Amino acid sequence: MGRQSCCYKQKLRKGLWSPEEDEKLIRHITKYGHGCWSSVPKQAGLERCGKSCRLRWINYLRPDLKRGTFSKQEESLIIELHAVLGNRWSQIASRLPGRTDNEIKNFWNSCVKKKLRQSGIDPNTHKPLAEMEDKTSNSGDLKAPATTLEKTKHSVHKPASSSSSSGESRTWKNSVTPTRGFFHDHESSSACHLSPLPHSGFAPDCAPLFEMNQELNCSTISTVLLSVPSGNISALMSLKPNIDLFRDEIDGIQCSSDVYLSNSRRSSMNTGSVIELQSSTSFDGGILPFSELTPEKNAHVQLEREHEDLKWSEYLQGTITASATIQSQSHPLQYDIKTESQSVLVGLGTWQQNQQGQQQLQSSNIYGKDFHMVSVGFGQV
DNA sequence: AACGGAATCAACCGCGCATGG
DNA sequence: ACCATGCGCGGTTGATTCCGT
Repeated sequence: MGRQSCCYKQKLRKGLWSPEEDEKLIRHITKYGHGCWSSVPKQAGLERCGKSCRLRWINYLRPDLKRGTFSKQEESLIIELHAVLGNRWSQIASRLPGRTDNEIKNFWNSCVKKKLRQSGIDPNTHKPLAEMEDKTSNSGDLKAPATTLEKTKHSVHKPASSSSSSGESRTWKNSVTPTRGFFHDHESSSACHLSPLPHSGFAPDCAPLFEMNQELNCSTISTVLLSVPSGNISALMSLKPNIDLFRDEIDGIQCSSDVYLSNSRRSSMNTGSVIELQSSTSFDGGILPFSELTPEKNAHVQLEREHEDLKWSEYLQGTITASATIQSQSHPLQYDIKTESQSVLVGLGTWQQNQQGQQQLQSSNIYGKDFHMVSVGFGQV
């Protein structure tokens, strides 16, 4: 017997939110903050459950949401993070400022999964599909990537742990898709997780800290993944705390930054060592080619949707100070939509900056609880 | 133009965890 | 220790939109 939903109990409204409801919620949270979500609907005059209000705020009404299509950098980062974190959408979202777990989850399920499959990569394991088939047919150890792969230095493959491989270093490129390779030897992505590092000074979309849970055999993860959007390093590192090895791999993909590891941290779980990657990096190689995965269709449509969002903002803010823009990048099919949260809502700029600053300090709780800042930044709605 | 399947995305559901009484 | 409550997460659903025929 499952629990009945809170909405059922209280005969509350369900389904899509009306603009009036949105306005009520925004007005309330702007003024008082959300405090206890269960009391929000009552105080805000909404016939919704607190859970529904929370979801609506987090996934849609929050002023620091980016919205719009995912950039290639974001897409790459999602893929990389998913390779390590698995379906821990909230953790992935915490490294993508302005994106929600729901948004990322939808994006993954509707788009990325398919692209990966088309590229011959299993979206669950991030291994080549052919390899997975071999594995299921042989039910043996993973020996080598599929034959369509060839060596390259654009992707970095760190030797697997002593327990799972000979330790021979391999790098691979998928010759079918001109892609960064992101092939892993890890058996269980859920065994290892990135954890937020509130005091590292890293931007929240970086991946500065790994926890290696040796009890969970996390050391089988063996891939270094690098995707460095404009000045950030998001290096998903192999977990063997071997500085020289790591340096080699970094060099292999032309990362010129100072990167060093320390084992000084201990995870709060107290079950394994923690590798801290510190960097003042710039990665002049930019993001590795992923051209077949470019979300090229619907750019125009998405832009129009963006404008619809802006109209909604206008409704809330009373004015629009800028419009969505497309920044064409080096690749003709790449585009990056500047959204309201980045360029439009001037009043929210401060709020966002504060939020981003907070994220660096408290990336595990990116929304925070104190919405007085909302009041300041959101202005008089 | 109409239809149907695919894709997208907002929202719901149920579960586990944390916390407080 | 137990229970009630609230929160957050991941999985899933269903409505809407898109797109090909």
